[in-house]
Amino acid sequence: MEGYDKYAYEPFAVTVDLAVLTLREGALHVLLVERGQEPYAGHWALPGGFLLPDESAETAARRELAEETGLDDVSGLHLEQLRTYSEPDRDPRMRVVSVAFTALLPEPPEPRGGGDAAQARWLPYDSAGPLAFDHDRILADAHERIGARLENSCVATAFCPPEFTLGELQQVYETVWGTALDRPNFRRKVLATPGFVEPVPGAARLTGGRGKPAALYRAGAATSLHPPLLRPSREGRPA
Amino acid sequence: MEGYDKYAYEPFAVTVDLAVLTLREGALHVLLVERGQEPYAGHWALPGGFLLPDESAETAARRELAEETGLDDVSGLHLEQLRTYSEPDRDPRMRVVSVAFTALLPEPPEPRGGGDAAQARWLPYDSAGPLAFDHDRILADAHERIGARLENSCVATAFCPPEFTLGELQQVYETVWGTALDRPNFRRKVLATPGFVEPVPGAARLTGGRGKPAALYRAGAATSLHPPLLRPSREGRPA
DNA sequence: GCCTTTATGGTCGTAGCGACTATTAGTCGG
DNA sequence: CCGACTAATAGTCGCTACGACCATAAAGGC
Repeated sequence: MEGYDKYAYEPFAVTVDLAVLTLREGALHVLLVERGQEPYAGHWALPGGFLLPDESAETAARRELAEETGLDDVSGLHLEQLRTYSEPDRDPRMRVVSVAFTALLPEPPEPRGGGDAAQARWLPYDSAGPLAFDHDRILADAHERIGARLENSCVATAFCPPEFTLGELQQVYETVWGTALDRPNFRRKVLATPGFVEPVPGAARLTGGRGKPAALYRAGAATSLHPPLLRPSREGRPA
Repeated sequence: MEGYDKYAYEPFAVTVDLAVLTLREGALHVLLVERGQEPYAGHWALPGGFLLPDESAETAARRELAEETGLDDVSGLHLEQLRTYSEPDRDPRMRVVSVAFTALLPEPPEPRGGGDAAQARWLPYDSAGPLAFDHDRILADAHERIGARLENSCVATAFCPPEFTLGELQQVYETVWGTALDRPNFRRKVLATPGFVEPVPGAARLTGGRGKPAALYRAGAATSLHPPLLRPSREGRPA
């Protein structure tokens, strides 16, 4: 913040990039847009756009999220700043500094190709890529961040509809982490955490039901998960 | 990254801000510079500066760190991106987007007032502030981040000299967290974590010694701490 | 010598979790 | 209606890790 007078400084273009994740049919999906122009014409990229003059990055990210998903109300959606990418050569045309965000959606709507994107689609996380620019790395960072967040926070409910079963909640963990969890143990842990979920009295999910109907829960007031729900140890996870 | 043609975009000034933390005499200290000009003339602020045209934010942060601390070799120092602050009114003069970093230093040198800062000093964390701009918030976020990092990673050694005692390492935790820890339990936990620290054979710290001399350790190769070393529970920590 | 200080070595009880078994309540296919 | 299958729920057992202690060792101060 110092040095206005002694240092020359160059203005930069500032954008936001969004890693919008959701679960579709038990698989992690990411919202991507197809680029219509060079560079990377025809490639898929993360949605995003420039900051407007009076916007913060968070505001811009929420605006872009609304534009790309076509949702009326994005105010309740989980949006979290990931990190900022500023390598000088990350955009071949010009110097662009991009603030990346992760967003979590339940029950994803079909994206309207609104905004400026030629086309917007949900693609399975595993078959997404290679993406334009450094978006492969941003997406990987987002995945890692969400995986870590599931351990310490209650954001898993952000992937679920307003009322959900513990089986659905467990599927969130299993899908993001890519590991299977023991159902009774998961249940015990979640119910033992005050404020993680609260039961919906007298409601049970019967739809599509093979097997015993599951009780319904709503997201609780808690945001942090203490003690954490650690994923099965892979030796030496990144710090 | 889309919309070069359809949207007008405004260039922004991009800076880095550094929350440089260290331990001096058992208290957490932060490196601050005194502003010589308006706005906030005479106030303390976090060191920082503008990105040069061909620099990434990480490169700029390391350069600023070297300038402000006067250290020859900042290559081994722990530097981590915190988050980006982009509120439109955070700088009254102009639109500035700032990428904040945290840096951890062992055995802090006396800062030379080098670079552009009128004066640079170590100030105790608790008596730092109010700072210029939104630096109070950045500093608080940095503190919270470091506190969380101590739980899951081995960065605590970044506060220590190359060779240190377990007592010194414990002091890092106690100072950053503001809580007392049981010494035998801390010792058991650290030594039970492979790669956290490794003993220096046949060396003991005698200097300044009241009491039994302590064995010396070096930082190990591990970066993550599994299972985590949780701080004494305060109910409802932020996610 | 004795007391203080700090490091180090240990015990004991318990909360939490992984692995596993059992029961319940539904659908499906005859 | 009956049995096979499926998924949810309930409970058990054992181990690990940790919190709260107590004990001993090795230094300095007096």
